[in-house]
Amino acid sequence: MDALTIQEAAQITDWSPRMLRYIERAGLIEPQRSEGGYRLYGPGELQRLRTLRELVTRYDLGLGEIGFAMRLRRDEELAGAMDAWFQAVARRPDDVPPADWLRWEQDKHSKLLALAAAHTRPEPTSGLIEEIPTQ
Amino acid sequence: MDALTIQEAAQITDWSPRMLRYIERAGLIEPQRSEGGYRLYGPGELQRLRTLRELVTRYDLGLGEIGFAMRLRRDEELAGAMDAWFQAVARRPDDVPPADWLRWEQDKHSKLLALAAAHTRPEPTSGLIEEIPTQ
DNA sequence: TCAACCTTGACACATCCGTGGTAAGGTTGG
DNA sequence: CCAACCTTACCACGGATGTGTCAAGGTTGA
Repeated sequence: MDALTIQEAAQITDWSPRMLRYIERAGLIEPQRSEGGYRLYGPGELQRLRTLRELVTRYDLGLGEIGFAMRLRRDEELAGAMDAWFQAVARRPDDVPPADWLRWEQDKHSKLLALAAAHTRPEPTSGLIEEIPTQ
Repeated sequence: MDALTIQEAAQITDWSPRMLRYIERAGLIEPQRSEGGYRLYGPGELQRLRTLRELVTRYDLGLGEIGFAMRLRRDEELAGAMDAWFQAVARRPDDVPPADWLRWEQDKHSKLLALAAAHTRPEPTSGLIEEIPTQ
């Protein structure tokens, strides 16, 4: 065996065995298993565990947020949706005349919907974009 | 006034006034204010509120996660750190001979530390990378 | 002026998240 | 074979999230 058991891995990475299992359930680091089902941590896992601690403490992140970042990498559709959202949220260009704001926003929204719909069901931009009562 | 009050905005975006205030506190959508302090939602905000609902429901995200994505955009250092983490976590290339795994991982880790340290304090890759007891 | 609406702040509550235990039972290796 | 370690499955618990409601007081606009 060229790998450590959970307790040994925990000691040298400064996590608790409990947390190592939790981290695994969170999908962040999934070690190999022995025949009998024991978790086996190799050098790679150990390094990732240390790096994980760095991330969590230095940037005050939760495991959920790191998992979300991983999801953003793997799920292009999600990444595209976040892209659209971010552009819509980013500074509304002051050089766009007020009368055009709505169209601008709607374009962004349409892009998002199209992107998302393309990968789920062919829901063709339904009644989500109605008139906005300016009262 | 070419903008809606919180109650009107809530109705047409299908959020509750309570949640609109919550979303604002979360830093996701911050509407203008009237002289007297009333929140004023313009077309842009309304569109973003609808898009936000799309994101949250379609991808089952929390406001925190969306806020984290925004943070990832603005904070290059954080983005770099996540980059490094992700590469380290990504499938360990099987063509890298076992004996080199550790070095490979350490390189990634060093990059992360360098990147991060460069922007915080000049902590020169301290004793974080020690020998790994292979017991 | 005054009804209708807004603001902040606080209490409430169900549900996660991050952690630590403990129990019952299987695995390892000297 | 057997002590030492591991596994899964629970209970617990403080803190954060998401959401509602209520109170006390200010703003708006016809």
